[in-house]
Amino acid sequence: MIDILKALADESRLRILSQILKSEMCVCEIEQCLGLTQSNASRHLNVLKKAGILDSYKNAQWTYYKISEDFINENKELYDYLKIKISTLPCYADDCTKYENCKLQDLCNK
Amino acid sequence: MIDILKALADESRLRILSQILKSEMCVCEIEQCLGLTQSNASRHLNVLKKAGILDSYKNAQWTYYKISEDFINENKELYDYLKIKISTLPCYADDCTKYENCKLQDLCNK
DNA sequence: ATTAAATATGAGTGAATGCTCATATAATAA
DNA sequence: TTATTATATGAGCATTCACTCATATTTAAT
Repeated sequence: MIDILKALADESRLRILSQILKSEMCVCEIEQCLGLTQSNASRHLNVLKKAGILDSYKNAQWTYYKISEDFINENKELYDYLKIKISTLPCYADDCTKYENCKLQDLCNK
Repeated sequence: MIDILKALADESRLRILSQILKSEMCVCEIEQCLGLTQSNASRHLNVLKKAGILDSYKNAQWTYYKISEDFINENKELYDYLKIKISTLPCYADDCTKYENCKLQDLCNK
């Protein structure tokens, strides 16, 4: 519980979650979308993964991160809270716009 | 949202909440119950109050802290999550025992 | 094989944070 | 008034943490 809350108590990580809640994303999409450096994005994603909030899998050279199903099942109320409140983040609208551009550019040629 | 999560992302503050969820408490009860120093208890309570999670009122020389009704109403899912999960804290059982002793001693001669 | 792209990670830095000791403030009691 | 109790807060210290730069690792493409 404490690990989960510590992982969530950071603006960059909440911004990451706000976009990943919509669909899985790879590191380069997170970088582009949120304007984070590569290493910074990677580290934040790792914190969320270690806390059990995200899962990841590799496909070719890309690592895709997505919400952990176990996290959702074991923390339903918290997950609901995040879904409801995460759009109140100050930069949510901007991040969503950049997310759309990202998806249009098809960065990871999926 | 971020302020709330930052305030919750600390073991001492979660322990404080775990007891205050049962009933309002004054600072000296929190000290005794959780084995915190006076200044440390006071500071943690202030963090929770500033985040809007706790309310306080003074009565004589005592300051009583309790869960904010506004917090409950505006963060229902998170509040539910806390109520459900907070008993999983490692020291929850011990803290509850000390809480009972505290209430028996009637520290603040209410 | 060589090069390039995506990701992870070691090392270093500065800022934030939790803690303690000492002191200030506020209310009560003698 | 003076002393006592409860609480809040300034200052200082040690630790944690977010960030960056550089580099390692992995996979794919030429």
